[in-house]
Amino acid sequence: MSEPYNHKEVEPKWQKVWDDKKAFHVDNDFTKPKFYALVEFPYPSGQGLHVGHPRPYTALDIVSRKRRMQGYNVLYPMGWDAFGLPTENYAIQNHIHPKTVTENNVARFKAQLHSLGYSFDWDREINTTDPNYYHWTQWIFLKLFNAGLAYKSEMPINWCTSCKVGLANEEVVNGVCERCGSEVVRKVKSQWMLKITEYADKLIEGLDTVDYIERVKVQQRNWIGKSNGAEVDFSIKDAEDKLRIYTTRCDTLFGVTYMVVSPEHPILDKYKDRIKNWQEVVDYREQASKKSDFERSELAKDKTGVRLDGMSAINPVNDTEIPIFVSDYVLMSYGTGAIMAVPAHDERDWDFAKKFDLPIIEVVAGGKNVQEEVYTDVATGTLVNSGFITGLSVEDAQKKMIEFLEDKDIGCAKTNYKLRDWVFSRQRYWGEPIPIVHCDKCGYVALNEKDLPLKLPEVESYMPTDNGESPLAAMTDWVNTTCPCCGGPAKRETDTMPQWAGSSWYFLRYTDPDNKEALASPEALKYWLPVDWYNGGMEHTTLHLLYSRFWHRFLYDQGVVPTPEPYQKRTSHGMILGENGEKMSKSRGNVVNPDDIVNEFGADTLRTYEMFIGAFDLAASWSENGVKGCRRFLERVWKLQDILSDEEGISADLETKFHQTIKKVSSDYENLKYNTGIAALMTILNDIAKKGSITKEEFRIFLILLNPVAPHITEELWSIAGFDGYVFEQTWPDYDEAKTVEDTVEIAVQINGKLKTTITVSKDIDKDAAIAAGKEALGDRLTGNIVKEIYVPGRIINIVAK
RNA sequence: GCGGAUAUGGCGGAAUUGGUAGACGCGCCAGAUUUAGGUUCUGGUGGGAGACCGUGCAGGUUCGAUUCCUGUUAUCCGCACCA
Repeated sequence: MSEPYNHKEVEPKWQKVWDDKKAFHVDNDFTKPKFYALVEFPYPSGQGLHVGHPRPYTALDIVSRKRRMQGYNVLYPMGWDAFGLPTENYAIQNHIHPKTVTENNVARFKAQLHSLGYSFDWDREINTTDPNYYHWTQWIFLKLFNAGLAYKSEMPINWCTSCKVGLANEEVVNGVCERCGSEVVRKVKSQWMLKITEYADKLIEGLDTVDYIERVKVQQRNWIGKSNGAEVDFSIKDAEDKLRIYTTRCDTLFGVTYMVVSPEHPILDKYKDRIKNWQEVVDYREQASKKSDFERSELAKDKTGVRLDGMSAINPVNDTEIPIFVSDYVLMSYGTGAIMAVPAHDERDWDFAKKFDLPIIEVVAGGKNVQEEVYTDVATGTLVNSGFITGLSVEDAQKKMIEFLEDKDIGCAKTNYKLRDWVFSRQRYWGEPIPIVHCDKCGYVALNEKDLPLKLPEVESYMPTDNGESPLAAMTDWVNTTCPCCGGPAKRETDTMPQWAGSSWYFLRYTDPDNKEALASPEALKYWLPVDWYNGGMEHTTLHLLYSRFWHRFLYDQGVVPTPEPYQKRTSHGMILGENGEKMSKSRGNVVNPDDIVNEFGADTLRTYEMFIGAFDLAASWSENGVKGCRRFLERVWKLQDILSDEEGISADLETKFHQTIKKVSSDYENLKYNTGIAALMTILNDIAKKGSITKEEFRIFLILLNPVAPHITEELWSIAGFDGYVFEQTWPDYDEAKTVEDTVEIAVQINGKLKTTITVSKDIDKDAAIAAGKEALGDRLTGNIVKEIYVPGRIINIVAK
């Protein structure tokens, strides 16, 4: 009889063997077929690894281990996205340097990942806070700057009152800071910006060339928010200026009954002498600016606004005079900050018109009475009351209207995006310094490449400041420098980069992590790119994933990388929830610590459980009983050593089963169906146990198939069985399609589509014989006239009788 | 409000060119082993006495629907006055 299965001995033993033998070290051997598997590198927080981390890591570890056994040169790397606020905040509170905090956290994370037996190539470990790494983050920034894609702009930013830092639009959720939940206010500051908007079209088009799960593509497209429409100039009565608007419905121009400008629109101040109710406008503006973005959208239903007394506009298509309003339902940040209002065919305009008792003119027929209900369907409507476009479809009317506008020089076709430029400055210490100096003579000047990396200086205090300056601003020795251009006195930029900077290109560095001359050699990039399979959280779809695609596409345009898209395939894992079905959190008291599971049940059990828990892309609740079930499965595997026979080959009665299992497991591991792959292994284990013995070949195949999921126990059993070498260096088994089919099949016999009985027949039986056998099995249950007989080979016989 | 997804036993979940619903695991029941509990092993386990009924709900197409179509409800995620 075997010794009891003791994971505490087995697991460290094999982890050491893999380390000593450098089992998962990967060379840039350009002669072999490559496979680049990537998981999002973690932020090494003070809490240590969460049970959510192993889900994606194990999934791609399975694929990587399998692909290695299939002869691929597999790159499966790991590193640390280590700049960021929590580390800095912890450092401030505990008076420890953020660098030390990072080192401690990384050490803990690394030990935890190591204890899970992942096949990462630790020789390629990277850390975004290492100057040898951020050297190239800064280098990419210089490239962006030199290409005119990084610029400084005075603009209102999202200022987190608690973190004391500016946030990108993507980091503000419901008007509060995504990270700490504190209120976000607007603050005008000079910020570094990246022109991601210039890449909006390329980022949309690129989606057609990659294999991402659909919801990721949809979310990215929506976030970029491309819309095609037109800009139209409306004259202001008795004035030189035109009021330019953006619309996607230029076909409805004849239905315009008023206009609206945003409270921040410059036309207001310019014409304040003409606006008789100026004080009312000022009050409204005051009120609107006090509302946070959150309140503004909360109150979306209830429209407010002020009519500009003394100003009006002229509709260019029919010369009608129309009033102008100011209202906060129009945003300065989209389009031109002014709109033409067509209450009959726009919901917001309709609400507003009802509230202010404005005329509603139907110009697209097809709806109900527009006085009572807005009509917005563009697919079926026909233009009415619309002069030269009356009778046309919406689509044709738009085309004709744009021709008309361009011809008369009062408007033109125009594409707009919801995507905004990326606010790239952070007023923090723990980030990459921006390699720019400001010189009074030369303006903003890039550092020379040879002066990179620009290292973070040691500072006394990294406390954020209330005035919005970075802590670096207090370091006068560091700030005062000379201009690389004219040699005169200059000041360094004191803002640092956001956390997204280092993670926007890290997958490039893994291909050649120690390169001193470039971010990676062209040969390494050519060989390894694109990443074949990238898995990460849905929460990064509009942040990290979009940003890194932007940087990559830019580097492609610069000739630095060989592919336009960085990731060929993108998948996403579901969250692991607490036992009660809620998100794990300290306050809910439902947190599971992976260390405890590894300690009590073992890494192989944790890995198996997290893969067996359910569909990979859906959220799943933790279940202690489920963990125990997986442990029980591995113990049953452990006992296979007791029934191992001396026979070679696969026994006749299990041959079909083995071919089926190899087929199923091989495809399930590649298709995110780890749960059913493991279920197939459980099934064949049950068959073997029932039979009471296992041949050597059967044992080998079983261990290889299970190895990617449970690498430690399978190596141990391989060794106990006295097989040559190690599991990780074996060849993945093949199956014979012909042998996956049983000689006999059980087929269902139905009357009128309802199951009555089943019969077992040869797989090669012909239709007539099958139906005859079916009728016989039915016996006198078959009554009435037979109308139709249906036979689906190997599946079903259906007798239709009346 | 818009966009996306999900809905199957007591529980997690299987099953799609439409073809035996409930694989696999958990839990539960019975038996064996054990002084006993636990472990382990064996058998059973959607409901119903049964004809039959069962995949959120109501219809439809079909010989046959968890799967396709129409409508509807609930939950989750993302976006949210984007003109």
